[in-house]
Amino acid sequence: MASVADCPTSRREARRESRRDAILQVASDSFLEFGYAGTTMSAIAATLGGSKGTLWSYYPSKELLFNDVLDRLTRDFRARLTLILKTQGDVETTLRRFCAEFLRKVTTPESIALYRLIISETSRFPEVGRIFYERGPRLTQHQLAGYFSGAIDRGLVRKADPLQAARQLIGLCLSGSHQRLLTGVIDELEPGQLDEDIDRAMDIFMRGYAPE
Amino acid sequence: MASVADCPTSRREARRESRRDAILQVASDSFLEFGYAGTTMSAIAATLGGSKGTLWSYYPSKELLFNDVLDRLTRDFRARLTLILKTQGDVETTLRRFCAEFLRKVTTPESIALYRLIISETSRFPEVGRIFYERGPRLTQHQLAGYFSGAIDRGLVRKADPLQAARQLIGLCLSGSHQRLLTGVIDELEPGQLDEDIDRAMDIFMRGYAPE
DNA sequence: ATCAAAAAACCGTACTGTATGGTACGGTAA
DNA sequence: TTACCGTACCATACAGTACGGTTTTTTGAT
Repeated sequence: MASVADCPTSRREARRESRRDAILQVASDSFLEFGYAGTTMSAIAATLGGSKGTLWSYYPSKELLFNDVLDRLTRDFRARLTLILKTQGDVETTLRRFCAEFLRKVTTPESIALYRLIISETSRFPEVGRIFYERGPRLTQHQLAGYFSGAIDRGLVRKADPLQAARQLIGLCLSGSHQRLLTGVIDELEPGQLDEDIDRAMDIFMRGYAPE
Repeated sequence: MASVADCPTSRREARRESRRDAILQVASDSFLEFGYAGTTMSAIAATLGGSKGTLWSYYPSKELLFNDVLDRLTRDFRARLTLILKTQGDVETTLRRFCAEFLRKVTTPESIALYRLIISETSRFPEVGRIFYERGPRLTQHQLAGYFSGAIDRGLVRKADPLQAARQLIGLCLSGSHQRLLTGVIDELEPGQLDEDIDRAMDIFMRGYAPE
């Protein structure tokens, strides 16, 4: 039933789906680059090709388009962050690998732009930040906490609240380059910079959670 | 010489100074609440009283007003963050006190709004983020690093890069409530929440930097 | 010290030109 | 028939300008 409902049943519907997808893509790029206020429907239509009227036939308002864009962007973000925690190796190796993958993903220009957009629009669209948090930070915290909980059970790290420990490791990872990217202090990463960030985070984290 | 230049020499100048101050105050409130795009000069003039033309006589453009507002806001922020590191007590007590004061100051609604504004406007006004970083995060990092360096010299904590250690402690402090305020997940702090954040940060930090 | 005149600052209101979300419509394409 | 196109249009918003009249401050004369 569900698969039938999801299946486009005509050329027409397939076309509309494809067009909607293109709209969302162009709109995403614009919102990410210029923010909500700085994005105009005319510019979207111009980039997209076709007429403005068509764009309006897909989205009755700018706000609805923005909602759809954010929904999509945060879902994509979530998909990207759904790390497959590879648990081969000892705790330090596993956590280091996790941190590397996590940091690499949240420091891409797209991720920085998304985070900026979220923070910017939080007051105008109050649900935005919450949805993002559920699909971003909370997700990674819980993934990591799951692994960490197992490590506690096996006596590989000291007993602690796994979720708090996860938050701390993530917080440590974010306290270097990520913050400077977000505030525009640096525009891009130097080679090896993420590795330094991770080394530092891991150093204190492993000391702080060494088995007792 | 400098004090002479700063001293209003006439009723006229004093009046202009006072008027400029009022403009900056009203504009600050508006930019913080509505962002750059959401702030209109008409609204500023209406709140301020008097005529729009007068406002234009003080600032020839919205952008110049914004620059002045940001300059002022970041200076005020710096003044607030110029913590007097009270070094009585042991290292843990001192650091805890520092963290408490720091977190209290960066989680006020004004500070959150400022950070949001900075992040929002970084692409449109690229210097904004850098200036903020110099007057905010870097300042506190260096204050803390100075203290930490002394503690290293006295063998009270293990040898490490004091600036990196400072960044980490601050990063740990910011990984809880601050992030959730910034993203709008929570609108205000529960009683005791900051203390929890600090306890957690201090716990891992003191373990991680225990003397070897 | 006082006062009148001049200069500067300010007010309220109207206006300008541009921009933007959104609408309308005749003609064409699928 | 439906979807789309290109173009024109609408109403509103907003940074910024203009202008005649009023208020405040300064200046210069007495």
